[in-house]
Amino acid sequence: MNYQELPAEEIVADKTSIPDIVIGRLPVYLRTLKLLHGHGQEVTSSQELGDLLGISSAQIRKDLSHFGEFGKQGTGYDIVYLCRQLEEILKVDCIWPVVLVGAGYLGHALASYNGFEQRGFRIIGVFDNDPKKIGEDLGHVVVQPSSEIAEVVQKYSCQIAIIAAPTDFAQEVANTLIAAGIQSILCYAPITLTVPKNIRVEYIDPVIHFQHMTFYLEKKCLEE
Amino acid sequence: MNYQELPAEEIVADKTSIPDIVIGRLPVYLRTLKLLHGHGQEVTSSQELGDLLGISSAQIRKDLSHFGEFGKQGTGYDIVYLCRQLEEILKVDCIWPVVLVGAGYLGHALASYNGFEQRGFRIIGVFDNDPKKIGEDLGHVVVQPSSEIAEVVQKYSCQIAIIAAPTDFAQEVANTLIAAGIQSILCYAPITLTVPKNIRVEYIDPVIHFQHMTFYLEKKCLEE
DNA sequence: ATCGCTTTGTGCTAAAATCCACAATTAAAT
DNA sequence: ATTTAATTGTGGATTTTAGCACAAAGCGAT
Repeated sequence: MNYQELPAEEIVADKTSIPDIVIGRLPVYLRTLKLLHGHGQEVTSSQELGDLLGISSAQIRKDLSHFGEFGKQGTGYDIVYLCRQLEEILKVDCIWPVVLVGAGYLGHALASYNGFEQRGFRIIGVFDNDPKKIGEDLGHVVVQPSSEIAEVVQKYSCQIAIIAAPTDFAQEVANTLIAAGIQSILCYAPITLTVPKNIRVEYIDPVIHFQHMTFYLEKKCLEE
Repeated sequence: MNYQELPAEEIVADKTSIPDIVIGRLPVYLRTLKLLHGHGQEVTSSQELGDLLGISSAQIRKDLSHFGEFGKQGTGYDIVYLCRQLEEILKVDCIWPVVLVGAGYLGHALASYNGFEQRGFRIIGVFDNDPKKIGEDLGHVVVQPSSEIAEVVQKYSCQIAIIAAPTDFAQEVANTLIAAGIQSILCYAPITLTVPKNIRVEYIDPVIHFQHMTFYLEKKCLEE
């Protein structure tokens, strides 16, 4: 096949010209392509992908067209090739170091999850302030006191952090992380953080999803 | 103050006429209002709320205007009153039963989280297929075999489920849940589920967020 | 009372996102 | 060779979302 082999810098003309919402869908495409590849499939189409994801084929084609021409008319997309291209675009053709703050139940779950590595991430440090938790062994890493955050972040040039600390400490933890040089934060605490505008924060809060769902459900509650 | 006291049915003319993206922001407003209330604040403005959330005040006002007039010119919004209204709109002025499938690290973290109840949800059943996990005590609930799902769902008229099972079983679990009568699923497995179109599924996958972040970061990886 | 400041709710405008539909191209079948 | 069916990439229309800007209204100070 006559796929182009351009370096990522030439594929993307201008990062800021591509809608953020498009970038947000690329990881979903990548995840699904890898799943199909795991099933032994070699080629797919925007139609098939769209059906699997519940979105229109046109949207997938338009999204990809921001970065280049990856498909072939009449045939579709070579899955391995498209995966490689998406990994290059998203810069996940390597392993990014991530630090995790908070060694409660959630921190344990995240630290023991072994699905990060194959998708481009590795938790290289876990921090907590509770003396009882410090020194605890979480498989690949040992819980360290929060005072060590800056040192570890700088040693690994780490840019990504997870906050899995209690809500009351989340803002304080964010401040520490940002002071240490962290650029992007995934926050599990149910609070909107106040950060400088060059810092990216994303949130995971299951209750936000539940409360979105209940709007559309017939009310059948346990009690008042 | 002259706040109207209409029942929810009269506030919302037609559920389907309100953009879903608006509904998705209401839980964030509610979460932030409760935080302000916890700090002892009694009144806020769309300006203050927007600054805290990083969105425009006009958007907040427009969002709320779909449901009624909750503020007062010159003053802003009474926090307690607006919270009550949002809770009523989202139907979280009560406790919704939720079932959880998967008693691994993540399942444990979710089952032990004690922040659900005050926001309208309670995990009333945890299920797993691993015989070693069945019978395990997770604080408020005991792990049951997945064969019990339908019975528990029906007993509690439960409409919401969390999937925290391994990726390979997620679709099968979803099928079981839907057959049992579940209407909305929060899926932690990194896979897009195939479900009937009347079933709502939302996803939580931290790697999707990481891969979104890395697009904007300077590439500094650990290894190839 | 009146003034000055604040804030809401909303009509209208602007921007962004989605989708339609089709020429161009490929591959397989006849 | 020719036909048939499939699929891409994209111009442009449509729909959706966000934002501006202002009249109306509330509050406190004088």
